[in-house]
Amino acid sequence: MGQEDVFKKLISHCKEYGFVFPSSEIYDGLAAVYDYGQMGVELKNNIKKYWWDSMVLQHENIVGIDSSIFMHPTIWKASGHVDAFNDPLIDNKDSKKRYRADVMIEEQLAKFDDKIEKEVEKASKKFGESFDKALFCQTNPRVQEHITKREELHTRFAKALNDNNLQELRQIIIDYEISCPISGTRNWTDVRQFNLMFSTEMGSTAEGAMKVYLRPETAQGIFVNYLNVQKTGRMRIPFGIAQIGKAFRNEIVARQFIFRMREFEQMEMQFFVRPGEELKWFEHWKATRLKWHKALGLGDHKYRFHDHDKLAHYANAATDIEFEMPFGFKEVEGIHSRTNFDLSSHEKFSGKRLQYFDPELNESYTPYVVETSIGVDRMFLSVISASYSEEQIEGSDSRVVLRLPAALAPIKLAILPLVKKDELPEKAREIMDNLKFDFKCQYDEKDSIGKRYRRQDAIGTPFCVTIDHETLNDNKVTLRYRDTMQQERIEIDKISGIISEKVSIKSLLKTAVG
RNA sequence: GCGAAAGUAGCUCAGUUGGUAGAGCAUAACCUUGCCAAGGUUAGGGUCGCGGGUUCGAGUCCCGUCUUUCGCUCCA
Repeated sequence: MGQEDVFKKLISHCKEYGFVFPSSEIYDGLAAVYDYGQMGVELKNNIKKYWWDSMVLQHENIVGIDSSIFMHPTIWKASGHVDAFNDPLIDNKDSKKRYRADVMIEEQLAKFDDKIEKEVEKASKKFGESFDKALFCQTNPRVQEHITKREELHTRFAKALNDNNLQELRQIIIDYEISCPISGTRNWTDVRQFNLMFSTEMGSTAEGAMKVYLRPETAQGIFVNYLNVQKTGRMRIPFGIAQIGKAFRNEIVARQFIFRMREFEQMEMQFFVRPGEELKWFEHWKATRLKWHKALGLGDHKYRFHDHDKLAHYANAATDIEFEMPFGFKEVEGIHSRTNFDLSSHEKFSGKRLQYFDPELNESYTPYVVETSIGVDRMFLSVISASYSEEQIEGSDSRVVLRLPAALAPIKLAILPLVKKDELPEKAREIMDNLKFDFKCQYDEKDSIGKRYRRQDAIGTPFCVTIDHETLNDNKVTLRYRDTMQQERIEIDKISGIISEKVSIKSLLKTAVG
């Protein structure tokens, strides 16, 4: 079976068993937006709890916040999103390839540099040691011509960018006869701008309305609150602030089920450190985060780091934790050493001092930040895709089972009377009423016992207990394990203790955090 | 946004040269069995993605449109 088929089956399974539904389905859906169903929300909440507890519960120096989705619009200027989330794009009509218009022009500029460099090399060989590069460039007519042309282009390009003049960008590409590397033609579309931030208006009257953005990341809510938290929480560097929340990006192409959605949820932790110590902490969090992932037991070989060669404007080190999805290794979490870019930028734009006085060093500084940022939905997809399996059982029988880590499973325990008579349902209900304070249980009396086991397998319930006629005499039930399908006889009084231990996030955390 | 494929019941699909929509599984009720699905009887559920056109008549032919999947592209 191909990867594509597995992925399709997984999507069907998610729909069929109430994990993920396409949004607004009765209206034909809404592109790249999905809703979590009755099972999905439980799994998602459990993932969030596992993350939150690993950060906030396990670290004395990490606290949480919950900041708003709406923020002051200047925040997005300070963060760089207003500028950098606006790419001018142009398509070649023949090859159907899309390029960034500004990047193509920059390459054209570089070509002039290459020409100049060639002239210099040639002359250098000719004149040997007596060669004076500066003098040569000033006097050689060919070099002078290249320099002038380069300058012309640069001026024009800078002006077009500054004026946000898309037509002029296109004209430059045409005038300089820039062609598509694939098709070799110069058959270009218009240059179009894609704004990746959603915006809306705040204020109910049209004239008084202010344009505000839906946050494209949760991190800025942490940065603008960092001093509030530090002061009111008496935090001392190094310390972290964690947050879980929705973010929104108007992706040009949103694809691959819940992997890239327009509305998604992030779990971010910003760790504030002394300048100069950021790379040490970067390494620390890299290791810590990978351990957190591996503790789920989905398979160590499914993870790898992808270090960034090309760094974003704010970062001095960056890596992704990638997971092997049904469609290949894909980024699930990003770990970035963001330097003091964000805080300094907010100092500039807000005019407020965001420094920390370090009592040990007896000096003030703007802290450096190491970020861990994970997509909840991507985590969800990685967990459910790694857990999904179709198995052959002895004979021609097969089952679909979600081997979810017990701590993440939506339903922890199914309570099943062997038959729907002889007081067994009553006994089962009695057991259920006691256990439902401890963890999520599901009662089922419909169909044969085997069928009910399969139903629980399909939603990833790790344990079932079955009440039979003997139960009424000996107060024991059959405990059935999802993964091995093995059974054992246990006392009713012990169910709570045994299952609680097996499904608790605590045991996961002990592996993940130590 | 471009290209390709697809859209019929909750899921997977069938539906002949155009003639008033089917199956399996699932769901619900009852009977039967009783520790690993697929026993019997019955029931509910679809204006065939949406809109228009051709036709006496469209799930089927034509046009448009929306959505999904894959590839390209993009990805702080």
